[in-house]
Amino acid sequence: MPAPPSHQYKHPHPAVAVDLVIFTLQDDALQVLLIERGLEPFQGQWALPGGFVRINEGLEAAAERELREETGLSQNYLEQIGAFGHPDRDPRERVISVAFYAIVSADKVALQAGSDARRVAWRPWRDLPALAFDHREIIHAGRSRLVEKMHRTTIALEFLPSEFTLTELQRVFESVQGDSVDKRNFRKWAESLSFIRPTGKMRRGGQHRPAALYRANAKALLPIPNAATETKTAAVESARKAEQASAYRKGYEDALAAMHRSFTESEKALLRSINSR
Amino acid sequence: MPAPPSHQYKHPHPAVAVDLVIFTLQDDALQVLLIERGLEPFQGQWALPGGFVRINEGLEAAAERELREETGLSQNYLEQIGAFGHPDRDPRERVISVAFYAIVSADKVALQAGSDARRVAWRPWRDLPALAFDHREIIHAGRSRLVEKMHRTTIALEFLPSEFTLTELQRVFESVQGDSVDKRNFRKWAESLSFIRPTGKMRRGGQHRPAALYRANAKALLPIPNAATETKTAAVESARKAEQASAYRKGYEDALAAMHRSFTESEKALLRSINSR
DNA sequence: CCAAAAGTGTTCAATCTACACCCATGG
DNA sequence: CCATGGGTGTAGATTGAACACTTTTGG
Repeated sequence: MPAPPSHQYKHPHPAVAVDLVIFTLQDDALQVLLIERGLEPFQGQWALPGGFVRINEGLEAAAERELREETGLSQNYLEQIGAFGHPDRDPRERVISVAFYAIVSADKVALQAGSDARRVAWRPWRDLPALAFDHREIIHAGRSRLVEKMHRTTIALEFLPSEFTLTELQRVFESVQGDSVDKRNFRKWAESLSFIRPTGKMRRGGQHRPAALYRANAKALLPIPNAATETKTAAVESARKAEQASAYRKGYEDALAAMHRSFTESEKALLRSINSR
Repeated sequence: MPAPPSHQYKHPHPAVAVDLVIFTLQDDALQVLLIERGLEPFQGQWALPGGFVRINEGLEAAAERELREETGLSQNYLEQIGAFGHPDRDPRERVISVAFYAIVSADKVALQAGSDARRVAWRPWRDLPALAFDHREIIHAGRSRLVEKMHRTTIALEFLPSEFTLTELQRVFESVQGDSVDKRNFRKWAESLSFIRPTGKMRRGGQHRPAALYRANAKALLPIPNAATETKTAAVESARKAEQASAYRKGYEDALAAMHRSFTESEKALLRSINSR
């Protein structure tokens, strides 16, 4: 039985969309950006922002486009959660959604309803309204990824401006994992990190002792990322710039995390002393 | 500017495929099932088994179908790696591939070329031939997931028959992570696991001391999985049975792993003493 | 008796956890 | 001067890594 010669695949194609779980930190709580749908199906219900993938657009590119349309931001942390494809998750037609999560800083975003949304709002992930489609499931999957990743990498810094205090960083951890951590232990751990350093500056404010400002210093670790490009030997040379930058960044973070894990305390101390020269 | 009323999304749809990274253990090495393509594009090159998703078929269902077609097996461990969607990863047309990895026992599979494959073969993941599409990248992503998951969950057991010796289990770890581990430390660790227990039976063979046989005992930990279903409160009630079973199983394993992590040594000892009654 | 794999304990270093008080500032 | 958040050290438990020899079997 000869195989059909159809390179032009003739079965009906499903639609492919991207959905975005956009996380931010507000009021010391992890919040998710939701839109109130202006159109059927699920009109009037809350949902994740998202949209269909254009026929010549990469998945990450589509996610970045949606993020930009929704928040006006680009150059943010963006990572794929996975594909969600139950046959009837969308009542219109078969839609397979590739979900991403992003991290943005709430104060940089001016929320504004778009053409397909009545309202846009941040909602704490612990207190979500009824959601359209399988979006609750997607948000939960996204948060699991986020929590896990936060312990292995530096993405916690994505929630903060470039200069931050240790207390602010601690708040990020507490808010994301929904649990409090010991201040002294946290600071000890933070000091052991090779990729954040005090700037020498202070943040004054409130009626209390001023706090030292820190800054991420990727520079000192730059030689490492090459190791992470090993996975990139693959075909697909024509990937979009943005996708490459994003992939590079992730590889970098992973390599950094791996490196960090594999260092002993004494090596870290050595590294720190080198960095601070 | 009113939004277009098009519920019938009119842009061209991409094709959606599933690709499978089927892992097995053979000759003490982690191997991947590859097929030699009988059709263009990439005719004559090695590639992952896979195929297009049918219009009313869930993603996991499609992956299971492909696994069954390729190996004759069902009821295997199957987990999504993610979506791969560079616009030109397939020269024919836009194809978005959702990749899964599966774990099978090599001796249960009778390799047999199908209609679209000239040959089928196991290939060690460290020594892959040139691969079609972005399949090398997919395999690497799959292995990373596998290695990480093996440390957090019980999937190592998926490579083994229901009764196994500790040395066999150790071989799984060594083969998958491509690195040797200390026998005594490994056995200490294995003993601390609450989900495997000696059966009292022995495996005799070879001219050496017989080895104690172990078996996974999920039973003792059954109350836990309910906690993991919390994520399932979502919509999408009509999911296929197989997908549900699979999701349940993953939730179970994750919960088990989380539980295991959070136990102290003394609690584990207590648990073991209870289990062995 | 020999080859081959099964089985077993201890020590040391690193890491994690718990825990309570003094410090600098603004009002 | 006082309220507020910033900042610090230590001891005990747990974990992870390194390391060598005895036991049981089949041939």
